Parts: sequence; C-alpha cells; structure tokens
Amino acid sequence: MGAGETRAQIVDVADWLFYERGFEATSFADIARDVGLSRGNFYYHFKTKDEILGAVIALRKAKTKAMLAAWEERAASPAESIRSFVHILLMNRAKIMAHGCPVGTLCAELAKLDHAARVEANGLLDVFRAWLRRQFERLGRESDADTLALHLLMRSQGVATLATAFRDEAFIRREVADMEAWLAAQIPASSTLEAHRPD
Amino acid sequence: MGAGETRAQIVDVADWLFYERGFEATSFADIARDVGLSRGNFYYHFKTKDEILGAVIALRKAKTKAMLAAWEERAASPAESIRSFVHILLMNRAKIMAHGCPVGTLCAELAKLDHAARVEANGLLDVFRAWLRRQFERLGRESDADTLALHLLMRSQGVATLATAFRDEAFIRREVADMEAWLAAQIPASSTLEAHRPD
DNA sequence: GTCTATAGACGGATAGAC
DNA sequence: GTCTATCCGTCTATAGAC
Repeated sequence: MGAGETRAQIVDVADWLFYERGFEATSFADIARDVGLSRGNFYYHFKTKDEILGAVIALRKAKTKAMLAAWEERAASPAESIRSFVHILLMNRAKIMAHGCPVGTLCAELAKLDHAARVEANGLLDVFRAWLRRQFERLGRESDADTLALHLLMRSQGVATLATAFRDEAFIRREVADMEAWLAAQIPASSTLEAHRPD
Repeated sequence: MGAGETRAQIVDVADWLFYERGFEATSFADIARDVGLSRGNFYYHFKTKDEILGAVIALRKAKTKAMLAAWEERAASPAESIRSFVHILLMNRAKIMAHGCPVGTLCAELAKLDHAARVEANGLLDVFRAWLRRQFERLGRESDADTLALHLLMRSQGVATLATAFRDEAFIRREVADMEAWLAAQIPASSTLEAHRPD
C-alpha cells in the first residue's frame, strides 16, 4: 500500500475518533490500532498529534467546501441552499445526538485547551459563515447578510448542543421547522421572483 | 482547618479547573497544586476523580438553584425573570468568550467520553429548563412553556459556542437584544397587566 | 544497495489509584 | 510515597521493491 493511501486512512480514522471521543481523549495508540498499524510505523507518517489534527481539520475543511458547493449548485434558489444547511441537523441527527456537532465541539475543546490549532478549527466555522453570508447576499440581504449568517450558525450550534444532552428528536424537528419559518420571514418581498432567476 | 473546609476548597478549585480546561485535561495533580495539598492528603478527601466530578456537579446545581430562586424573587414579572437569564450572556461574556458555557461544555465533554456522570451533568441543564418552563407558565404560556424554555436554552447555548469561537462581543449583544425581542413577542396580550400583579 | 513502509523495543513523563 | 498503566515520542531493525 502506498504511503499516500496509509496517510489518508490515518486521517480518516483520526477524523472519526476526534469526533467520537474528542481530540484529547484520543491517543496515538487508538488511531494506530483502528488503522491496523504499529505505533512505530505510525510515526513514519505523522510526527506529532498536532500534525494529525492539522490534517484532520484540513480534510474537514475540504469536505465542507465541496458539500456547500454542491448544495449551492443543486439548489434552485439561495433560500433552498440555506434550507439544505438547516437540514443537516435532521440528516445527521443520530450522530449529533451521540457526539454533537463535529465543528462546534472541536472548536469548544480546542478553545479550552488553548490549543494552537484553535484558529484553524475556527476557520471551519468561517467556511460555513462565509457560505451562509453569500447565500443571504444572493437573497437580497446584502446589508445584514453576515448577521443573519451568524444567527443561523448560532441556532444550529445551540440545537446540536441540546440535542446531545437531551437526545430528543422531536426537539430537533421542532427547531428545524422554526428555523425554516424564520428563514422564510427573511426573504425580502422584492426577491421572491429572483429565486427562479439564474445568477 | 477542618476537613469540611478543605473538601469545599478542593471542590471549588476543581469547579474552576474543569471549567477552564475541561474535565479530562485537568489532573489530580493540578487540583492538588492549586489547593496547596500533597497528593497523599488529597486521597483522604476524594478517592477518585469521578467522585470530585460528582461533587462539582452537585455544587453547581446548588449554586444554580440559588441563583435562579434569587432572580425569580427579585423580578417584578416572569418576563423580567427570563430577561435575567438572557443577561447571563452579557454578565459572563468575558468568561464565556474564553471557556464557553460551563454547563454546555461540560455536558458536551461528558457525552463524548460517554461518562457515567453524563446524566448528572444533564441534570444541570434540566434545572435551567424547569425554571424557564415555570417562568413561561407564569407568563401564561402553559401549553408550550417547555418548548419555549428549550428554545431559549438552545439560543443561549448557541450564542455561547459562537462567542467562544469568534470572541465577538458585538455578536453577543446583538443576539441578546434579539432574544429580548423574541421574549417580548411571546407575552400573551392578556397577561400584559399580569406583569405588575403579585402572584 | 538504496529507498520505502513497516514493526517493535525503549525512554521519560505523567496519569489515576492506593 | 509508591504502584501500575499509559501517554507521547525516539530509536533501531527488517521486509520487500526497484
């Protein structure tokens, strides 16, 4: 097996374990075991745990950007794009109820640890923020697009946190519906037709 | 110094360290050092780390209940009680931007670790939930008081998470104002006078 | 024979528990 | 203070490919 493949496999496993148990609680040995590698071999690919963390964040960032781009392309309107974002809460509800939001929980943990990669992890949130801002701009809310983006991000983080604690699926559905109603109220009257007009 | 005092001191220090760095990242030695105790002495008071965690959660629960009771007593109306809750985000903004919400981050961490004390920590959230539900009931929203309570809890958790990541005080102020506007819209027309009527 | 990917032993440090 | 386990990280050795 090529080194690139092994490396990718390590990052994949680490990505999952960092999400499932957290960064600090995941040891080198845990990752190596799940990949099926000896610890010695492990250090051939990654010298430090922080290096893996960097690779995991980069992977998540790339995946997120691809996902958001696909949503934007598929959606018939910016409002529908945003609705795709809101619906992650439903699509991933099982994982979220078990381990929270992968982005939010990582940012929170690294903030507490005062870890150097804190900034990089926040960059992940920025990817969502910038994308949402763009959707609101296309919706005709140029003046407060960033505020609306942060508000929606805030809600999704809040729902994820409570969903993990209470494991209440009805709560998630209710809040998702509420976010959709909120979103509908944000669409300017003048841009209702714009939804069907190509950019 | 009595054993009770020392014990209380240990719990106080652990409370802070668990908040500042997280439960897992805090070691026995960290707590002992900050209290000014040898590790041998330490085991006289607490046998395991989980035992300290239990005491910390119990302490937080007691403090929270006292705080909420004081708010309720001081407030001229249930709406004002709820406003006190919303304002924790402003009062504690510096700590929140540094370490997040003490309750939310603990619940998230224990959920990831699949820790036995997870249930106890969630009980802390339940204290807020039950108190908020009661305020909404007094406000005349008996039928959906719990839904409203969860919604407000959700928002405060979301704001705390993003505040930690972005360290943006203007964002906090904006969202607090938004929560106040939301709260005002929840007051039934029939109960506007009730605000000044004693129970 | 050299390069690559692997394995496994070894080190100091520190964890929680007694 | 001591015990054991486990942490991260470094070390050397080895197997096969080219």
